[in-house]
Amino acid sequence: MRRDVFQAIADPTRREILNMIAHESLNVNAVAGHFDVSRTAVYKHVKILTECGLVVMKQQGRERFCEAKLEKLNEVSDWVEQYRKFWDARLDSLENYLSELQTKNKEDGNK
Amino acid sequence: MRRDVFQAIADPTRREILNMIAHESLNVNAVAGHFDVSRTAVYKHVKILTECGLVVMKQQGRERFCEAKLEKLNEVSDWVEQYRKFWDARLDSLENYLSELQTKNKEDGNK
DNA sequence: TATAAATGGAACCTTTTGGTTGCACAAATT
DNA sequence: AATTTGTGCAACCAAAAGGTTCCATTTATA
Repeated sequence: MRRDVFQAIADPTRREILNMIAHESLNVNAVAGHFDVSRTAVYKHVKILTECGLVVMKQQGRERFCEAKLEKLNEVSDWVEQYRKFWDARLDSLENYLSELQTKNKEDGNK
Repeated sequence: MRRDVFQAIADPTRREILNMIAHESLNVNAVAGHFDVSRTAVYKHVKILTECGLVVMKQQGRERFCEAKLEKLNEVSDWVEQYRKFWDARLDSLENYLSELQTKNKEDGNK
């Protein structure tokens, strides 16, 4: 059973769950209430999110609150950002700017 | 058949394929050569990547080159970045700085 | 104390996923 | 012309994913 962040966020329901609890923790029933599928189905999604560290459960009486650990998304962010240089226009112009600077410095050196 | 970028990058093999062709396009056999699984299995992964726009195929004689379209990762980046305010320490200190400024301005106003 | 509410999880089912082998076909080589 | 190379795809398979219903258990409440 592979449980990594990439696989966890692949499912749209799980992304929606994360969005719901991003601002405030909710108990399992509150989360399940927002979906058409059964509570058990939602519970399974929450479980997967906890297994990869994106969510932690906090017991409180008979309720269990789901708390988002969004810093785990760092893994995804890091992975994506390593490729930004291949497509981001802003980075392109930064590179152009830097290479222009280099050219200019060389010219200055030649003076 | 759901074919979105999130689902496409959920598989580690597909992420590795993207990494292989990020710098230079490779034909299907070249890509397949780097994996233990069959060429057909790799071809299927490439097909999924093309179906969500992360890769385009360019015919060249009898070969077909796989070219990465990494700007598609923008969707992932945008999704992740909307949550950064919940966990990024740098952003935290920026917020602290801004609220300090506010406090200071209020104090100045009271003088 | 009896009942309702909130949850975890077993058992089961269907669809999707990731893999295989084998074959067909076009392009390049001998 | 015959053969090798690169590829696409059908057919098939096992395992995983995503869903269901039903039941057990614990905690709150009438």
